[in-house]
Amino acid sequence: MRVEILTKSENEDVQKNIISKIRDLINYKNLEPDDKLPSERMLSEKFGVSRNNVREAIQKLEFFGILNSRPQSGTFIANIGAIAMNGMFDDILRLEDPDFKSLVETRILLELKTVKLASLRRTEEDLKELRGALDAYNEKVLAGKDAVEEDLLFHLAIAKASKNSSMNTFMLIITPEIITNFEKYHVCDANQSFLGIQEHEDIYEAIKNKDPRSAKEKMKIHFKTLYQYCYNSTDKKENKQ
Amino acid sequence: MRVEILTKSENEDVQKNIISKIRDLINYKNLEPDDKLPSERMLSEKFGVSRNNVREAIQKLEFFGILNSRPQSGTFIANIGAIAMNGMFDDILRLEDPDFKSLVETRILLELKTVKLASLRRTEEDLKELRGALDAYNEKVLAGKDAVEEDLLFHLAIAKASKNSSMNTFMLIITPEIITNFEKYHVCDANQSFLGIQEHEDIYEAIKNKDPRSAKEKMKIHFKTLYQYCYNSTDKKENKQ
DNA sequence: TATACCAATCTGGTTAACCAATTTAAACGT
DNA sequence: ACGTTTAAATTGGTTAACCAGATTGGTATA
Repeated sequence: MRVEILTKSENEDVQKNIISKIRDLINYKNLEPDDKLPSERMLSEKFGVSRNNVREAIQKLEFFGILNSRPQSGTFIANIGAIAMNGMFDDILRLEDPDFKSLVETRILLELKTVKLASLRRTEEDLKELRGALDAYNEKVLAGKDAVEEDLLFHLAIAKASKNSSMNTFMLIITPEIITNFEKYHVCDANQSFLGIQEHEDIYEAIKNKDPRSAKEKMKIHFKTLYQYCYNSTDKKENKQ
Repeated sequence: MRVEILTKSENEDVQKNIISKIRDLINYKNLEPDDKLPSERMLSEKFGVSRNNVREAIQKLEFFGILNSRPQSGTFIANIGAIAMNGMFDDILRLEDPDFKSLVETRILLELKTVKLASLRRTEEDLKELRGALDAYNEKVLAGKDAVEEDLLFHLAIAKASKNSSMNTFMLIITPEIITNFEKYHVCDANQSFLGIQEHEDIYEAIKNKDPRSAKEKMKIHFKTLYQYCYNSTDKKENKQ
């Protein structure tokens, strides 16, 4: 069979194509929740693509909760109605990779919440880990070295202490992407590192004291630079809260 | 070769095992950012697992931004330092499926933000879509039918109008999971549907009028039931904001 | 007629063979 | 001895064959 090497974006197009075809098939055949989808082989033949492509598309839809496949049995439509399903399909197909501003905006939102939750739910064990991350950060900064990574780990430790695995996951998803852009827009700039030590200590103290109000406030101060970058020109109103 | 059918959780264990082995390998060999990982074949042989397993593990690490593979070339360590990388590895390995409370908590957080952003950034086109979703919801409710799906689509339309693709994605991820548990904990219960119409209209009006403060307030009212479920016993303090 | 059983078929999952682009190093010419 | 060319080996990606559990339809038995 003729084989072509596809670029990443071409491959994504193929996958989106398959996803929309699956949606059309479901609608055309009036398949309802818990109904079985045609087998992967049938679909690959019907759509004229490889079975692997079909599998990847199904896995993506499974990730978003629209389908779920059972071994040796089949792929089934999740227990959400046709209308919601079509809406989800449209959204998934339209979804684009997030821009940096979206990531930062989301990170700030998440962190202002996780720090509050952490201050309410942290265990003694969490406190120890936070202290450890903080010490590592301070040591690096005082030695004059770059401490971007240690900074990151402190923030992730907060997310962990929030006891909300959903937010924790989302933090993990957006964090690396932010790091790679970090040279451009620092949260804890090398120039600000000494300032960062105190800010981090303030956050730690608030979590230790189980003071959510202070925790959020200190985090807000810590994010000041980023915050301003994010809400500089267009959306001025939302600065006050 | 001997073949065993693994359950989903067993398969996850295998994958986590591989991921931790990859981490150990990177540390043992002192691989640095942009260094090349051993080939998939080597890894599968070294770890005593199939190449597919290795591929899936790599794909997961790619999803979290730790690795990235280039066709016909190799898999490379992303441009984050060793310390951050190890922290990420630990977090990924420790990550567990979110409980329902986490999901709801996250949804509320996201929606209180997206509705504010939507009120600031919505276009006329967004407004039309919101109106359409709202009409569909109202029609269903007035006909005495269940309108859970239409409700959902209205909320997703708000996320779309927020122009933050990152939050939009996260909403899509957590929404289906919430729906499947919907029978237990309704946001827009059938009993409350008539009330829901007015609440939705209020939210729509706030978005239309570009009033973020009101938008968030109306959404908060709309989430009242869920809100109370989420912050009932343990974390009382954070109700006031 | 209803039920228990069995074999043929179908299913997603898994493995192994294959592909072409890339990288590497050896061979060649200057 | 150095720069260029070329061929062999390596790579992630892709395809096809295979596996065992699940399903299904028919048959035989109570």
